[in-house]
Amino acid sequence: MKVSNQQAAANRERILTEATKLFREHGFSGVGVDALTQAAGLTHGSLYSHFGSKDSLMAEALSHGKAQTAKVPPAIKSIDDAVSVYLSAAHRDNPGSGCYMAALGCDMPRQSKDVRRVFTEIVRTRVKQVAALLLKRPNRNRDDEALATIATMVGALTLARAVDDLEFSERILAVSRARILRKRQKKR
Amino acid sequence: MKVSNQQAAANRERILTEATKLFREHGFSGVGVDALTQAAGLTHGSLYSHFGSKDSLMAEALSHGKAQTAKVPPAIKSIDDAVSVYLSAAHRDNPGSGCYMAALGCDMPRQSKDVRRVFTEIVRTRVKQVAALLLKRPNRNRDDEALATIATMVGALTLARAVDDLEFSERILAVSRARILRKRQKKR
DNA sequence: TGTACATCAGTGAACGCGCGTTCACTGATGTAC
DNA sequence: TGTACATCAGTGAACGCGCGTTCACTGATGTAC
Repeated sequence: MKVSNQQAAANRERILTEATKLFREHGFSGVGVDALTQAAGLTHGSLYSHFGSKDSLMAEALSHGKAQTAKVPPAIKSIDDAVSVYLSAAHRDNPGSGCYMAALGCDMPRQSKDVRRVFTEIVRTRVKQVAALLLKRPNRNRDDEALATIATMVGALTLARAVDDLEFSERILAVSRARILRKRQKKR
Repeated sequence: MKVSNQQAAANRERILTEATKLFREHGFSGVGVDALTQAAGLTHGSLYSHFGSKDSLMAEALSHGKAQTAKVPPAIKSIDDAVSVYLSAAHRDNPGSGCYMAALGCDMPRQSKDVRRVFTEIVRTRVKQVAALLLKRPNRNRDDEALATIATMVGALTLARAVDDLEFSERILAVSRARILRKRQKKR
């Protein structure tokens, strides 16, 4: 049966929100269309009314996630804050609400053109956000500095999630936090 | 029909070798048992004679890969060599013969106990290998230094492979190389 | 060394299952008059 | 404002397909005598 335009828009929004969470938790191939629509309280067929295919949903979900995180939270006032939040046990243990690069980066080489395009936009957005926090650096070096910092954070979080030893995982986070923060202190 | 013990051992070896390549290229879920055995010139049934299940093969393949790369190639004499080889276009474009951490790291949280255990061993092995190259540092800091360096390399390679823009990809590799090498030069 | 027989790596048909997708249909919504 | 009708979001059965796995069978190999 038909639902109101408002209801339909809300349903679409709900699918996207649940999809961003489920994809980050289980990977693109780890979530089927049934799970995606059931999480939004619908049946699988409705996915095709809204998105046409699972691949289109993947691209739109990434785009949705990018838009939602376009603004750095006001609580993050410095690069130190960003690193502490990113390389934390809480972030490691909650991929569903965390970084797209760490959660889905390894799968990108095998994704469609559209999905990779949006993912690349996410990386660029993150670089700009981190660069904006590097206030003490000369302007022309900020982006490079931000990019290398992001590489360290993404690699550290990926490995911290991958290993099966909690102590080792904590050490990966700690030494990476230290590397980024110590490096900056030397420059002051 | 039965084959000679020697032939069977060679077949098993071939499955393992092809598996390490295919898994790194397409991910664990991207390669089926048919593809795995066909790459070794056999049919899918033989996988179960040798390994019992696809999951066991995944763990054994990682273990096989770890053993093959237990020794650092003699051409790599310094951390500079290691970084240049790791963060190169050649490595980025040939995941099948490259780093397991960058190729499969994101999928690890969803793998079996056995697979994650072997993966963690691979990470530890790599840390020791990189630490051994950090000759100028005090002994007790080498492992931490190596671990943070590995995080940067894994993150940079993952992102360099993920983005759909070659120029951006090259820049990710370049700034990460620079970060690791410049950092070391300051310490001399 | 030769013979008889047990072993077992490898084959290929078949299994249930979940995947992404299609499609005829439903019926409340939105709209034209 | 009230009526008639077109729209279309959502449903659920069904599709082909590839997945990992099972299993009866084959027949050269390895071994016991």
